[in-house]
Amino acid sequence: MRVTNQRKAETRERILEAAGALFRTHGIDAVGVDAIMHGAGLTHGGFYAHFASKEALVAEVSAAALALSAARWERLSQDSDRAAALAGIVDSYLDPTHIAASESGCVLTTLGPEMARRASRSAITGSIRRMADALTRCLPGHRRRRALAALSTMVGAVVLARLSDDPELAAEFLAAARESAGLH
Amino acid sequence: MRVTNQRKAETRERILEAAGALFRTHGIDAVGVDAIMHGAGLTHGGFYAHFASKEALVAEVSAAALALSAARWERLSQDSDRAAALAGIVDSYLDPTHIAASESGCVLTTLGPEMARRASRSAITGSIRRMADALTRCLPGHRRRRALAALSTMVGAVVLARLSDDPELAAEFLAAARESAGLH
DNA sequence: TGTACATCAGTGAACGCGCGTTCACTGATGTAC
DNA sequence: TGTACATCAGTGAACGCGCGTTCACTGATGTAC
Repeated sequence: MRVTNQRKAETRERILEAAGALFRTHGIDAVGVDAIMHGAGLTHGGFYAHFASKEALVAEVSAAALALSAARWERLSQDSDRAAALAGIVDSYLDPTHIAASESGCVLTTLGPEMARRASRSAITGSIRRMADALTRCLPGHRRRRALAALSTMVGAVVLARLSDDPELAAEFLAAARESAGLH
Repeated sequence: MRVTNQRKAETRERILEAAGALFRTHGIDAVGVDAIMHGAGLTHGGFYAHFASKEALVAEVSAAALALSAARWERLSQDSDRAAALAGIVDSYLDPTHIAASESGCVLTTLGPEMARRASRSAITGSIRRMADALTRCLPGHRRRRALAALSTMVGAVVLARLSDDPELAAEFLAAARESAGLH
């Protein structure tokens, strides 16, 4: 079953994606190597041809997922219309679709506290900075303080909306955050 | 070793407290019944005299911990000086001490996403409502929308501060949230 | 172009280990007389 | 008040199970000639 480097890289990518979705849905400790490899269409033994350990995968998958979010925010923040750029970031983040789709949701909201407990937060901090910078660019006057507050509000609102048993309360959190982060 | 009802209730309380601290520090799935009982000064076998299962304990401990936070916020919100009441809630929540002391930190920030994945969110939703109501009472004009936004900001800022490798960035998140939640 | 060999991604059985839970047992204390 | 018995919180060995990791093996494909 010898395979080109490119194909190996593709497999590796599939493992990262499967792990990302499963971790976000069930939590890191609740997902085994077996389930991840099955999600990538493989058997568990092959895992160690790609990663040194489950913990190494955890570090890579959370860093990669957050870097993707950061890149998306940077792209959106480039819009010459600042209000539109801000709305693009804020509205998609606070969309009910984002709340429901935990498997592809922002890892700050799905795995934030879990990642805070583990080592290797440096890559994560870097992506948080990039997201904060992107938001700052979208705000009138480029006020960094406001951007940090807005990022906090968005993350908190998504966490609280997912915790709310009552869909109406969940919607209220999202609307309140949209107002608070988008306005001013 | 027969013991009075009161003593049994005290032991039960000790188990709940030990579990609360351990869950917040290491995550729910990373802490075993063995470790919890050891934390309460007992051996693991006795656990099932108090709880039907680990999952039953998880539901109870998260509900109890959050109810305690809600009660505290309600007490603070009773202050006749509204600005002082608001500062009392916001400043203690966003204090660096709270960030560092995960073991006794607000469960919204330490276990939020983990609790969102599990059943029995109804007790949690109730406590979130109580916290939102307490905050609303402290805001000029009792603006509920602002209170929901402020709660979101506080939760998000604590999560982001704990994720930040750089203490300066962490402090910036807390300061930005303090400004955003306290002002207006 | 065709043949022989080397490579190594992926398979699946096996490992030691710690988990959640069960259970026979204990002994300090409550209750009955 | 003193004695005999019942209760049951807590102990610690044992259980089946799934975890992360290892390893001998496979076979499709790359490379050398």
